[in-house]
Amino acid sequence: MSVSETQVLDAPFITFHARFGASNTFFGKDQEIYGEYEPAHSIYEVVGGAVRSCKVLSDGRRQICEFHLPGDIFGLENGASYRFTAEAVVDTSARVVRRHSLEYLAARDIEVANSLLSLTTRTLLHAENHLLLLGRKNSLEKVAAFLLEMDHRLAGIGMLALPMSRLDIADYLGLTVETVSRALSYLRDKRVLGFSKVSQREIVLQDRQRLHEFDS
Amino acid sequence: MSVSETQVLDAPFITFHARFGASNTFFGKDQEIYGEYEPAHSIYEVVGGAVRSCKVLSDGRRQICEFHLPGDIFGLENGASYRFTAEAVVDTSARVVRRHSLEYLAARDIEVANSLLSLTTRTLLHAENHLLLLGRKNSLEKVAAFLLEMDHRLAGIGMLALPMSRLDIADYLGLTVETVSRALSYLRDKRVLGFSKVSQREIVLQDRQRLHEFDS
DNA sequence: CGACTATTTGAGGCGTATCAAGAAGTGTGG
DNA sequence: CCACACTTCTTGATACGCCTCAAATAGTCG
Repeated sequence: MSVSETQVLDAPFITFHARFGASNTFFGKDQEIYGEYEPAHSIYEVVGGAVRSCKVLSDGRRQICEFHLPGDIFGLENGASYRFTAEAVVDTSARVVRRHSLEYLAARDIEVANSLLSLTTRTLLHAENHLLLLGRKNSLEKVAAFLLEMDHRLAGIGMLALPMSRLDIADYLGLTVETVSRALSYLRDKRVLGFSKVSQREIVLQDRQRLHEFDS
Repeated sequence: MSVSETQVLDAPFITFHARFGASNTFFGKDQEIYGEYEPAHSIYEVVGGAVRSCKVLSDGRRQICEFHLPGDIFGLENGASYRFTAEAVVDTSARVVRRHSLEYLAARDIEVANSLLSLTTRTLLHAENHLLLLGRKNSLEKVAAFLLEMDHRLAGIGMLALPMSRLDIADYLGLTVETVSRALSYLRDKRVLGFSKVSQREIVLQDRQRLHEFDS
C-alpha cells in the first residue's frame, strides 16, 4: 500500500491564496529553491513542474524525502528554518506566500490552523509509509511502489510522464541508479510496463494489477 | 545529527490533562495497545515504560517507526483510524485521553490546536531524519545514531538502560538482530561503549565524542 | 536448578553497490 | 538538418555489506 491521499484539504489554503494574493515564481531545472537550515520565510505551492525535498550527508549521500507535484504545498515549517533542501526537478513554477502572513492568519482563524494540521498530517502519513519502504522492502518492491505512487499522484491513465531522472528515483528509494534501471528492465521484460518510444521517462503501465503484486 | 527536540511544547497538553483528568492505564510487556487501522478513539501519554509504533508487511517484515518514552504522546490521529500498531515494549503505564474530548477543545481553543500542530511537526521531524538513516546510512552509522538518540532522549548521563530488545532495535533501524549485535560488539571492541555487568541492555557510553564520528 | 528466551559469534550466500563500457537521448552550433 | 559533445540510461562483471542459518553463550524466570 503506497501513500497518496490527495484529498480536498487544501481548500482553506486556496482561500488564503485568493485572499492575500500570492506571487508566482519560476525556477529552472535543478535550481535550489531553498537550502536546509535556511530561515523559513516562505511557503510554496507547485503550479507546474516538480520539486524534490532532500537531505544530504556530509559525504554527499542524498535522501529525497518527497517529490512535490502540481497542487502540492511545500516549505511549511513550524520551526525557524527549513528541514530540507528544495530543488526544482524540472522547470517549475510555484506560488509563494510569505510565512508570517500565513501565521498571522493561523493564529486567529481556527479553520486555517486546522488545515495546516491536516497538511502536516498528510506529510507525516507519507513519511511513515516511506519508512516502511526504505527499511523493509527490496529493490523490486520499492520500484513497484514508486510507480504506483506516481501513477496515483499524476492522476494516471496508464501513462506516466515522470519528471525525475533515474538518479532522483534512486535517491528517493534508497537505491542506486543501476538497481532502479535493472528493476525497470525486469518489469518491462515481464510485460508489466513498457517504455514509450518518445522518452525514457515515459512509462506505460501495461498491467497495474500485477504491479501491485510486486509491491510488498 | 539525530533528532530529539524534547522541548516544552507539551504544556497545553499537560493543561488538558489537568483540566479533564486522564485515566491511567497499564499495559504488560508486548501487549498491544491498539492495532493499525483500528478506529482511533484515544490518545496516550507514556508515564513509565516504553511503547513501539510499528508497521508490518503481509509476510511479517516489521518496521518500527518510533519508540515512545516517558513524557511522549502517541496515538494522535487526524484520520479515522490509527496509522500504526502500538505495543508496550516493557511493562508500561500511560495516561489516556478520549479523542473527542481533545478535538472538542482543539476546535475552539487555538492554543490547543497549535500545540497539536507542534506535536505533529515534531513527529514529522523525527520521521524525516529517520528516512535519511534508513535510506542512506550503513549498519554502523545506524546503530551509532540510535545510541545517540537514546542517550539524548533518556536524559543520558552516559549510562543507557535500553528498554527494548535487539530485535526491536533491528526493526527500528531496518537491520537484523545479528547485524545490530555485531555493530555493538564492534563499538565495544573499539572501547566506544561498554556493556554493564548487570544487564545486556545497559550500555555505558565511554566515548560519546567518538560515537558521533561513527554517525554519518 | 532447569527450561526458555535473548544475545553473541561464526560461516556462507544473496542482494545491492561499485566499476566499467556501451547505447540512447539531449542540446548546441554549423 | 546534421555533427559533435555531453548527459542519462542500460547492461554486464565483480565486490562487498548485510542477511541467513547454525550453534554456542548469557540472561531470565518459574
